[in-house]
Amino acid sequence: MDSHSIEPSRSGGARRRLVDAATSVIREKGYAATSVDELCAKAGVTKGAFFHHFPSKGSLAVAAADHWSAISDALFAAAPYQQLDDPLDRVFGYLDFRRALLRGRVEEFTCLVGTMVQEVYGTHPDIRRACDASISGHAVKLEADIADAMKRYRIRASWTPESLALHTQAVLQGAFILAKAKNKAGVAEASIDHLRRYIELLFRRLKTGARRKS
Amino acid sequence: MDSHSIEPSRSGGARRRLVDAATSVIREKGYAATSVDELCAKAGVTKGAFFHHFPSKGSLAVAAADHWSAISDALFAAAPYQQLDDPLDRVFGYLDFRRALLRGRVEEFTCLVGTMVQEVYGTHPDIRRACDASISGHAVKLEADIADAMKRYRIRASWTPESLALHTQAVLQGAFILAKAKNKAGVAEASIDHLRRYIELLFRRLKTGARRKS
DNA sequence: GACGGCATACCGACTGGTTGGTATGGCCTC
DNA sequence: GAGGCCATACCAACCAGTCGGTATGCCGTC
Repeated sequence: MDSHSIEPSRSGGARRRLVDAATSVIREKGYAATSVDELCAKAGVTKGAFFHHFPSKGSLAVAAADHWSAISDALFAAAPYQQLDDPLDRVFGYLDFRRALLRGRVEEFTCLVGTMVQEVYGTHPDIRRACDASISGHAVKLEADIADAMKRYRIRASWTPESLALHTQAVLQGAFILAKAKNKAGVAEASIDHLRRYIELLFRRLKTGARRKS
Repeated sequence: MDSHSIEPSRSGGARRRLVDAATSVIREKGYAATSVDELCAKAGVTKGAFFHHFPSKGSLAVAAADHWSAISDALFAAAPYQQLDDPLDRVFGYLDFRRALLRGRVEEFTCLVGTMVQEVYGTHPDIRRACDASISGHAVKLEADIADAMKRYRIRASWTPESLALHTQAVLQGAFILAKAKNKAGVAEASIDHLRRYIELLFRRLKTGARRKS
């Protein structure tokens, strides 16, 4: 039997579809403004199925944040820049990769966990933790490359690899906020450019000629 | 009688109290999770009074964003660093001032409009506009100092004063997100330190000795 | 200064609809 | 026949917003 067929509306995968629906709808409207009914409709699932898989709306948010971590990990682990030998090149590769992701509508490139944590940090501690884990876990991989690059280029500094890695996440999250406020991606690109320039300066890698057309 | 007050609010000042309540509650829980009833209770006002002063919940949010712009303008206009002669010193003064504001609980130093715009950018265009105006208007004053500093120190660059001013706002907003995720202000301070270092490098003002104890 | 006319400020019960969550039962597979 | 998976029906609480009404202050007229 075609039991492996990926039927969009029946059997299996209700949980997965709910997580996917949450990921997209929450990025558009935020957590509080997203209703369980709406998620069920978008996932093609009834309310009974929802509460069969998740004990509460908040637990779906936690699952969505965890799933977000997983797909992010996979996306960046598979990115071409990971093949570069020089750890500093991987750091720049990361930034260029993130810049290239700023395509399409705003809600398509913004961050689920950054959006959620703003609303729920004070009211839903479990969601806050999941969002923190997602952001911090993502930064840890970058931190490793930064630390290696500091060793390789013998950079002695008052700042730590961890703080710089977290700073990149702050710039990205802030860039998303500005993109939402202005409803266009341009400001986010400019902010990433500034961040790249900062790291070039830290590692004394600034080319005098214009690197980028911008 | 001091009837010459320019503000339209009269007598009891229910309107003012509602705006204040919105400013604090929305920063804690976000826009969607804040109910009209809760705002009325916090302001010590009935629902009738609410809808007497505001036609909708969203219009209060717009008023709160506008008020936020006004008190921000006043706060930074009165800050001591504004007295400095050197525009570059004023830029650094701004950053140090913002860093010093990171005191108390997270919901006390985070930004109302940055919090709101994340949730409503796609659903409430009028609120989005008010938030954009607040952020962009704030950045404009910083932009002027940056532009003056570039002239004074004859900095020729591929970046514009506007993009750097907006970048500082992105860093601040992102720092708030990380502070919320980690539930502590430390990360935000570290990010502002990185931003300060970036601008020092751009203006070739980096002191070799440790400037700050951190 | 008493008066009517009118605007502003506010009250709180009420409404229609939505919310997150529950209770129960049926269907399919093992 | 037991258990995973889901559908239907339903609920109490809560939501934003409405509406008829009151209390008070201003202002020009006489």
